[in-house]
Amino acid sequence: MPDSDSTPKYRYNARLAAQIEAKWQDRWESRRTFETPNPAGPLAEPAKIAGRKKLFILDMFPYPSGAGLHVGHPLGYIGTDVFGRFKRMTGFNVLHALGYDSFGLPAEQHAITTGVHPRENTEANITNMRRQLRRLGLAHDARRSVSTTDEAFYRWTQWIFLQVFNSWFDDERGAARPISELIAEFESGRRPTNGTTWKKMSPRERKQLVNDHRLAYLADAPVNWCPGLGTILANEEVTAEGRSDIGNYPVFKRNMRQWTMRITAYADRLLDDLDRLDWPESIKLMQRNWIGRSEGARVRFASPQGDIEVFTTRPDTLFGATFMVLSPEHPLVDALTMSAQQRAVSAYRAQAASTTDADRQSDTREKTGVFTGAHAVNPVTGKQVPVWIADYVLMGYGTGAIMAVPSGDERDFAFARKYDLPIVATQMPPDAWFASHGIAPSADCTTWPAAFVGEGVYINSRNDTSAASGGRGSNALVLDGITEMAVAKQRTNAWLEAHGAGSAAITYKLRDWLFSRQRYWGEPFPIVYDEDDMPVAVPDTLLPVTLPELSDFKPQALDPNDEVTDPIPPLARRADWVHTEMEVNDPLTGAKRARAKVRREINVMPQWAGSCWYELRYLDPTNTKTFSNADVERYWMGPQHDGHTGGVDLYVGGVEHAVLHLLYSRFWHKVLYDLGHVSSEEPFHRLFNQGYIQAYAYRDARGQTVPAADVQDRDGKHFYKGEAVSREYGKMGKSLKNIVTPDEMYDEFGADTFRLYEMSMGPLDQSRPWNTRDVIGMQRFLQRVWRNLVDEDSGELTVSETECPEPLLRALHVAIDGVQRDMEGMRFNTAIAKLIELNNALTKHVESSGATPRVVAVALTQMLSPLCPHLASELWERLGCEGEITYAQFPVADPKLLVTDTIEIPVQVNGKVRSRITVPREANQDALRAAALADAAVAKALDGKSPRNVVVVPGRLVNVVV
RNA sequence: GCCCGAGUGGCGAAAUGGCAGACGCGACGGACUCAAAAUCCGUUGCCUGGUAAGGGCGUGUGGGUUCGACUCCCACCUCGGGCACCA
Repeated sequence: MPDSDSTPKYRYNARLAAQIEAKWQDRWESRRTFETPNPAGPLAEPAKIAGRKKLFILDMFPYPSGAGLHVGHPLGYIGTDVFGRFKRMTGFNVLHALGYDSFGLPAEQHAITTGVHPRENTEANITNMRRQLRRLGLAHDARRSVSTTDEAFYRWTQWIFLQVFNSWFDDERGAARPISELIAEFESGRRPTNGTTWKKMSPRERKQLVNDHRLAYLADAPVNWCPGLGTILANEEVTAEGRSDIGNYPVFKRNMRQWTMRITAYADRLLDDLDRLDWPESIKLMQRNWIGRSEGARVRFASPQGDIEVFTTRPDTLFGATFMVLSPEHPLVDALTMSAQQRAVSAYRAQAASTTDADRQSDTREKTGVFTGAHAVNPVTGKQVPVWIADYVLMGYGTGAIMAVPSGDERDFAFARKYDLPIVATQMPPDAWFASHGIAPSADCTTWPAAFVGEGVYINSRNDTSAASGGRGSNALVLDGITEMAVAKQRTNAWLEAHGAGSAAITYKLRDWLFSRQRYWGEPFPIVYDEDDMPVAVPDTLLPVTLPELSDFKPQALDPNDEVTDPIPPLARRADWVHTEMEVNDPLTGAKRARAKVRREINVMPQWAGSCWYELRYLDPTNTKTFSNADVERYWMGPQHDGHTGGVDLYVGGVEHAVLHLLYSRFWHKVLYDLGHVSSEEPFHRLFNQGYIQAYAYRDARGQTVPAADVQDRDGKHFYKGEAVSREYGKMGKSLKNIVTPDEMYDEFGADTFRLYEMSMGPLDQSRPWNTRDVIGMQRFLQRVWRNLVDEDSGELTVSETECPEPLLRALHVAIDGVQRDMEGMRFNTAIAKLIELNNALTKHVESSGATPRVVAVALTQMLSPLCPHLASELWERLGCEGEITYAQFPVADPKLLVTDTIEIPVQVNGKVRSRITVPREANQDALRAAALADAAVAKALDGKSPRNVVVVPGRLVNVVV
């Protein structure tokens, strides 16, 4: 909106907004308005927190991208800022800060192509992002803005890694304990040491035994090798298509020795504690699915080459297990394969090995497999069953072998039909099942078109006549006649246990977490290898282990399809850094050792490491003695009552972190809790998923995207330079040419208008399309507010000290009441609508009387303050109010002004509104009925018919039923 | 395939068992202006009726519960997200 000569000097437009906003941003900074007092530690100001409740609100840790922000990024930040500012005005001590998750691939990729050090690039990006965010007027405590790449920060990331490294999971207690306690148990013989006694073991053997129990351990494991990125990836970072989450490069399975975190030890707690969290159900569900707990049984099938153990969730169908299927990679396959089958088995295994996981798991593929020639014994029937291998059985889940029950499992059914294997029913499906398949009820599976999965009466499920029972009838397993699956499972499990053939068991889909990355721009591990090639912690006094300087950041083997070459991490190039001397503490005794040659770990940590605990560092960012003072942590994150998990009061971010970040941080937090370093059991007590701002994009006839900003709409069609273009809808991005930046919004409207527009678009948790054209509405609103309080020509206040007329005063208090409740519930869109309504009422008053009553001006300014803090601060100052509006009390509605003597209620006839009647507020049923029936419009609608029933809801409505 | 979420004016949306469409955009009409922009005022779900009074229809589709359903239940359709041979 360019100014012209006729534009009043004090009109609230982008130019004036920019002045006001810069003024207040500078003032907040110099007055240190948003610095939040701590109860203890370096930032302690105990006097300031006395008698105030606390609130810790948190935005998901941003990566400082080189592209800068677009208008979609700040949505959550504005939301938390509005909420935090509102809570400050209701007396809370609010902790709100924003730091930077600044390690990671993009800066390193940039370094590879440009030769600019990742640190330089990262810092430039952070500076730009700080500038863009400062312009938004966020009430963040700047002292707490940490970056994961700061040595003062990653010193503690390394320290936490060592806490994990130096602990083990005690299954009996279900919690982590210091590794020294495990060593003590081994030494004393209280805990068995795999055959040889502790005393007889060599130091190397002892270290290995201990290492195998650590929560952070080295493992030769099948990993996701991504040559395109030159690194391995965690399972969670690989897409369903078998490609990298970042960069979309091919990913290959291969074995490598890697740092691994024993997150599976926490599977049950990670699952169970979800019930105590205030999170969206959908996110809880995604975590539950990811953890993938299934209850069932492990069952051993005897074979000449030893027992084959399977996991099944349906032990109750064991009588129907007519064959077994092993994964092609199963270690027993070689031994089991009969010579006649050798050739077929090898061919199948080779073929399976050359197929990617993604292809193997495509469900459109027909089932394939080969017979090994071997047989095993079904423990309940005593019968020999053939052993097959097939790639639909995965080595990575359960035991890598299954008992196939074709009558009760679709996959086994398909396999049995294809290879003509026997199918025996163990449950009689209900008649409805047969009816839905269009066949007559029969226990003969040859007539079945599919497996039956569900509750049905058990049949063919008794072994009191078979060899397996050894003739001991009373020891037999009899399921026939049972109708409930749970009962049948329980009986089978008991029988298996009594006969040493198996036991109830639980498995998880969750795998341990691969923690090594063959990169440069990450936290170095605080680990060296000793003379036994065993990992040893770098002593605390030598932390942080800083990243050595490099001139070339490129990892080796960058051909995306090169799955053979081993990764060589960039740090390996600094031989002088890798091979060093150090005084370490003995990993078994803890005693200080003499200076000796060691070799450094050359992998770095994944980007998740810093984001696993950053919220704890916000609490006490400058503490050099500990990662966070214990009293400070208890104050901000401690449990609120018995059974409360503790944690951040409100965590806002996108749903894309539902599994990765949120699961990893919960795991680290629980380890810290077990070791007594934090008082909270969970990092994030309440989670809120904000929606996304998306945008329209346009393509011309050739399919090329055209700049969305230059597209014109006419009659529901879209034109670019006169040519018709087609519209699509998607994420903001360079490729769609539909980016709108906050900077453009600041220039055109100002930060307050931008904030208001983002909050008014809809509920915070819903995604919506950006539409620059709509922003003007919020600017007009602020312009009207300004004009109601300030003369546009003279800049003088137009506020009167005269009494406010009652209708306007009532409108004010109705607005206060509604806005207060909407703010509390984070329904900022409806809060804004109520403020607009109030201002529209005020405008009518000003049109007739020429001035705004002071009481309305003050309260309106206060209510606007969380949403438009710059404008509100300016008006607050002009109104001559004391102190900073940031800490002024939010207005409180007078209940007396919310109720009226008479109310208008609708009268329905047969559910359709036909009239409205005005009645005293406390009118009772009889009075309402009489008033409604006496109404002329109602009489007309009744058309002479007499009411059959009259429903009266006092205070709400009357419904006359004819 | 399985699981979860969402479908309301031209558009963003509001109403969570009780007056459907608050509020904003856009559109249309008007004021100001030489004119335009900006700003201000008014109208605006659809159909019908005379540009009136009035009437009818209407929250993805079909059914159900209820005096009353955008809201609760069942089935289906469409879109979005997650998982995917998990034994």
